Amino acid sequence: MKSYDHKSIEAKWQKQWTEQNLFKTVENPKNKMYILIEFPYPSGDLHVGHWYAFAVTDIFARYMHHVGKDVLFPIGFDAFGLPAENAAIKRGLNPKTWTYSNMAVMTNQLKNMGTMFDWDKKIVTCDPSYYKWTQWLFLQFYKKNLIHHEQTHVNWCPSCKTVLANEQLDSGLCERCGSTVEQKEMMQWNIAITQYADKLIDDLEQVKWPNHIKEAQKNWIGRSTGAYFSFDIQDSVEKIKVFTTRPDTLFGVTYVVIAPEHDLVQKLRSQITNRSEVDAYIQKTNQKTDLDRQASKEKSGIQLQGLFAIHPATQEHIPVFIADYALARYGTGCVMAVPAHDERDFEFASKFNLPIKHVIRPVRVDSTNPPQEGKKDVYRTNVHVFVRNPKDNTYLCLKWKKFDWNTFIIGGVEKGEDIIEAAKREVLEETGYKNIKLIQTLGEGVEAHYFAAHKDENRISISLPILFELIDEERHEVSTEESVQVEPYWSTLETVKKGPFTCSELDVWLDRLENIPHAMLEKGTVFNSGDFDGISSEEAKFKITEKFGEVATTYKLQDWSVSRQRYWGCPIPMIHCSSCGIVPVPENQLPVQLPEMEKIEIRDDGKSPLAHNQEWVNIPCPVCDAPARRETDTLDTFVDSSWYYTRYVDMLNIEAFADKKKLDTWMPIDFYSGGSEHTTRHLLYARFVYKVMHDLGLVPQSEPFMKRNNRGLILGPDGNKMSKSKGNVINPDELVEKVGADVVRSYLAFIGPYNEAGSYPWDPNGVVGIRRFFERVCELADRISTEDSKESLIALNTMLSQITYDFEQLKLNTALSKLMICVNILEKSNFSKQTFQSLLIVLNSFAPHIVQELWSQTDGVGFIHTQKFPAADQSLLGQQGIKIAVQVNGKTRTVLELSPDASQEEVLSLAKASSEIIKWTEGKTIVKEIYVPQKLVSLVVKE
RNA sequence: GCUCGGGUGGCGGAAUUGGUAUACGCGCAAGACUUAAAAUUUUGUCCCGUAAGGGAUACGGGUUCGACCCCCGUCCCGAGCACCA
Repeated sequence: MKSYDHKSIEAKWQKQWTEQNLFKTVENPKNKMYILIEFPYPSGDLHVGHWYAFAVTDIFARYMHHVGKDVLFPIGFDAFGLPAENAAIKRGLNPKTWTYSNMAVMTNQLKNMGTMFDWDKKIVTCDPSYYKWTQWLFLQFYKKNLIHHEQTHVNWCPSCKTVLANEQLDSGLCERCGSTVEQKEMMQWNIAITQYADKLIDDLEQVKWPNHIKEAQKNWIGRSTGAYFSFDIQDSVEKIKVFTTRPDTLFGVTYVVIAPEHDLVQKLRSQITNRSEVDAYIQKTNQKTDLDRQASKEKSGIQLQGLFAIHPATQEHIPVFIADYALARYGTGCVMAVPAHDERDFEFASKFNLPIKHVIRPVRVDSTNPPQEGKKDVYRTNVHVFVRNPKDNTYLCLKWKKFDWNTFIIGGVEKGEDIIEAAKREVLEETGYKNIKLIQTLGEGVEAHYFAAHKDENRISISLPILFELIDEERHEVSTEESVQVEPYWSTLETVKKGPFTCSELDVWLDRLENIPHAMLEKGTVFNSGDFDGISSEEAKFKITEKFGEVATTYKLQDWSVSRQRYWGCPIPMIHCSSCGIVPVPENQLPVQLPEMEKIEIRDDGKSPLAHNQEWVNIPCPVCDAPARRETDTLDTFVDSSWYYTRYVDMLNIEAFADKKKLDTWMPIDFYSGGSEHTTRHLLYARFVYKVMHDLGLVPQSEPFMKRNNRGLILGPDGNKMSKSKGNVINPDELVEKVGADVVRSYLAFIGPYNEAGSYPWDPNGVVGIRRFFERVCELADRISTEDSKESLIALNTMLSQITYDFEQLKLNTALSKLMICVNILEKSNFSKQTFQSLLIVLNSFAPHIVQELWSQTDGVGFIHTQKFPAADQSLLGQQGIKIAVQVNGKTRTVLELSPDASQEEVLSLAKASSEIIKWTEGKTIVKEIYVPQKLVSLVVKE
């Protein structure tokens, strides 16, 4: 081949593929594989990200085709949405005109990539033949009582002038325009995705997805289990119902918090004596956006004077507060506050001087000396005494001569003895220091569990920490009995930390000595809790809930708000009649067509432009024939894209969204590739919608996507995200012009593993490297001979035997590197046409144009696309010699080349006889010989 | 803070899952071709050492004949969630 003229080659073959309809989907597949790539938004221009998405997935699809799968690899456009509407308004165009002209441009660009999309299956969500079924599905959901029209607290973007779903916020800002989002009450259409929250979590087990995607969805849904408790209110019929994940801390509740916007506050209004202050606080919080609330985590709130809640277990009367750290939308909107064991409650209680009641004690098990099963438990109370020397900030420690232990001053509390007295006594007895001053007790006790060998019993000791300060060095003489056993010394906490130190509670003590007081969040043993004292947190959770509350589960996920107050979206097929109320559009009147409008104007009234199109809005009620109005909000575009993959299998159907048989044939999707930005929205919505469709008997499974992959991000050459302002944007059209689509496709596959969502900087030199590779492949075509050398055959077959693994794992970077290794060897050897053409078939997935050209030039018949993936000749590989590494004491000293059928004895004796090995074993004894078949020999020698 | 990933040359990354660490590509260096440059090509390229050899997969320990891989601790980076009771 004279020169690699990518331009003419690519144009020539793309034309022939289209003319011959080469990529037509098999209608009755025997071995189906549905490969899906998220369909693009018709923004008008393909960037490198699109190439990474479509071209690299295409490499995978082409591979699957070559290995004999009947591949469905469709494409379409997610064509409704705000950007089109905004762009059209700006240019004085109709969104439809703008969208369709963009689609024409992008279709061309997509074809220039050399993708094997079946364009006959194209779908476009803004086409009435598509959105008829979006509307039909909406009605099915409505019938199933999963859609509600209700007053809703919404996120309102003042710049886009529409409502946003929680999923469309980016840390409190509009993800699209970055405006601060306002909170509003509006009538909205909501879809009850929360009813499927459990299934959306639990069914993740059925799918082969990367763990991080599953975890992200679980985090987003945010399931937590715990309990509801009801607090009666003194002199009221109302109750305060709280949700908690820590029912074991119920006895630690010292006050109750209600969210300021909670209905209950208004119901209790008449009883509140400080109404004006309370109103002022509520007003202040209403003005705060979510962002403000997040920005300042400083606790605020106000007590509802005149009200007391009654603790369900102790009957104590406790104060009630409103505070904005309680969120109305989560749980019950009310919190039982346990300052001792919750950080936020601790902060709030500290600020408002509220009591802090500890009910959970930390537990430490002595790992070197753990309790033994079957031995009796003996309870002890100990003091742990910390004596600080203020001069050098050291602490008094003991060295135990007999046991080689280091401890603080520890001792038992004798009957009738005050713990302070006990502490002073122990210090005097063990160290002789007379004059120490009590600073404070250091919080509640810690439980230590260990085995006391000398008594053959398990000890459960409650250690009480007390801090003293040394007044002067005056010492009493220590009794010989004590001084034989222990020796006192002074040590800094730093030294203690480094150890060795014999104290299983040490981490707790250090925390209390060094840090400011905070809530104790650990689980442990319950105390101060009436009948429940002494049991574990886990047990108490269950028992306290059983006695005083009820088991409960809550979710962070909220219902999906789908109303959008904009024009360019799927009309919601609902009618408002003043006598019949809400009436669904009869199914035989679908689709509700979006009217052509000359002028699209976004007003400040919070309504869709459709609301001002009187001709369209006003219609007779389908039930009573009285004048009625159409719903004028349109659907969130995520509704359009939540079911599109089912339409591909039967996109021409006018009787149904898809034929049941075709769904049975093609669903579920075997592989779905897309962007990580869709993890908690599109991907969650689509799973939800498919589940409902399954429950409606419309689709064969309850999970649509068996395998999912989030592709990574291509960064600019400087390692930053590509952006016009940084001037680091790579224009794919220019690249294709310069090096060809085949090279761009292959380079993107080579840049890093496609099965991980990493981010890879674009390396302009790297592209050149791939170009060089294909030029070398072209040169090989001129060097074909009649015979294969042994090296060539081995190179080809090694590659063939290994590369299927890489393709299947989407490790296209290593797949391509294996092809490079093969080419490097063929360049230095003789090879036949058959060998070369086998190589071409494998390469075809990456670079379909140049490979087709080389196929034709070497007398290949027809399209290489129809060729089967060549099988590796295993017998040839089996004949190769094997390399066995020989290690002595774990270090490789030589490598033996042997025949593959050498026995273990032969290998071992050859290894031991090798001169390289004798060097290391001479004069020593071989104490162990390890043989790993086909791989290595490991000898262990001793002097 | 919680959850999940990750840390290997100058760079992107390999190591098929406990068995020869650094494949492949880029970059770099030297040579060839050229009047010259580019392109192409050959050779080299983890560190120390003339060599024998030794040391390296963020850091510190451990298990093992053998650890990038498993366990414990520390540090750093990325992603998701976050006043979620």
